[in-house]
Amino acid sequence: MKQDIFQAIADPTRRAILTLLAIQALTPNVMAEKFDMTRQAVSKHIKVLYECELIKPEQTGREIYYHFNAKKMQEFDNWLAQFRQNWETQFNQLDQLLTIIKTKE
Amino acid sequence: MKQDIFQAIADPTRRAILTLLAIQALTPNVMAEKFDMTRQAVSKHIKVLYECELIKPEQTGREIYYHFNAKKMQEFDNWLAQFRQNWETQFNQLDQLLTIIKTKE
DNA sequence: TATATGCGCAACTTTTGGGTTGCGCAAATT
DNA sequence: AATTTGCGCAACCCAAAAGTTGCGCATATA
Repeated sequence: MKQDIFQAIADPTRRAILTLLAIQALTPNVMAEKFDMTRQAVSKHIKVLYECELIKPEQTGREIYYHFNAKKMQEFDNWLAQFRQNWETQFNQLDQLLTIIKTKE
Repeated sequence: MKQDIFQAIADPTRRAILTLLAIQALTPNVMAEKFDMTRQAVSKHIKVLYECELIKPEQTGREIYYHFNAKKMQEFDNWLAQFRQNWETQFNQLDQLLTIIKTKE
């Protein structure tokens, strides 16, 4: 089943995993230690993150180190782009308001 | 129940609502027409979006126009900031790789 | 070779969440 | 005043998802 990144980052545990992996690659067992959770539960989160390509595995022996995939995270950034116009507009309006107030002084 | 913005945008319908409202304020009935959905279903989505302050109501008579709150949307941008470092690093590494390849020519 | 360890997968339970219908209330219309 | 319209809230149904336990398999270690 193909996952989508919006649903992937909706879960707080998965966001925490991403934050950890952004610093360094970790194995499922280590992640499970960090959160108070069974390895299998973490494994499910990993599956979601992997299927939408937010992380990628690197097998070394019987251990699997999962790496953060920054490139994929940019998709989220792209989605946000459609709203940047809006908040910049709001700021411009605020600037205008401040200018008006200043002019009145 | 206080909602969180990550869960709010996890739903595709809510993302579509936000995209619409970013262009212009709309009433629940109008939104329900846009999607093939009852007004009550839309109303539930509105509740989620309202509770995490991604939209704000403007009552005029018996109609309620919901506005997009760009300011709140910036919280995503702030969250993303922790990963920007990562993808810039990846780009730098790509640059280095390209430089190495170029040098070999 | 026997045993430990690290992992993913499957089955199951419980919680969450998106959809519906059916209200009641307030504002507009007649 | 009676009716229509726009809305939110509550109860309910069903699907999805997050957690658990219990496997089986592959890789280390004794």
